[in-house]
Amino acid sequence: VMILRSRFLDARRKRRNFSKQAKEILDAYFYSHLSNPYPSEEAKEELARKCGISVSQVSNWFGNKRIRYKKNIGKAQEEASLYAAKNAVAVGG
Amino acid sequence: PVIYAWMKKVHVNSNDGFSSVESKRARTAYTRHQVLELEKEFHFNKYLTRRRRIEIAHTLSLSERQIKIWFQNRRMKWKKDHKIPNSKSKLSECAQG
DNA sequence: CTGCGTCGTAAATCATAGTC
DNA sequence: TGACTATGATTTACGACGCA
Repeated sequence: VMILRSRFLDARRKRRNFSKQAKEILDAYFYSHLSNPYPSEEAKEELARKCGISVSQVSNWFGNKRIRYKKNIGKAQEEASLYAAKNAVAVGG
Repeated sequence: PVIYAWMKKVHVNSNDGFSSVESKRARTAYTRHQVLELEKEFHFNKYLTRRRRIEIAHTLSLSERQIKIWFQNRRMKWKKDHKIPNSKSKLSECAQG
């Protein structure tokens, strides 16, 4: 109890999910670069601008996405990639 | 259903040494006390001398390597926390499209 | 060659948001 | 409302590469 620690200091308490549009942009990039989903610093800056989030948040998103994708190979991820890749072409193309 | 190289596991907790993965690296969560002491030291100075590092390692029952890496990570965090989020590109918002 | 520095990341975990 | 899941952020731990 006493050790309510500095938890209330953590910024993550105020976390908000990204907008649906931002997620679409990030997913589009991820699935269209599935062979190597590691955006350069420049690409991250552009994604950050388009999504209205910070470069750090873009890095966090890709880090989480890669790890969670790996943990889901053989499940819905592959299906999602096919679906999202088509959207990627339609949206970003 | 293609599996690219980046999708392969790099590290794993298992002791099983049959696969080509490294099979080491468990992320130990430092205790509240350890982190508190490390933070205090960091506040005092951002870089450690060899001597100080040894002292802290003994005091907190962590290896010198762990102390060294903790400070490296802490400095990176400090940088991140102290940079201005939107230093550039402010007026260019309307130039999108 | 040693050894610590930064940078980018993996993987686990935290803390909360969203869903049923 | 209370699990349970999704998701963004943070925390350990390295490898790669730079510099003295």
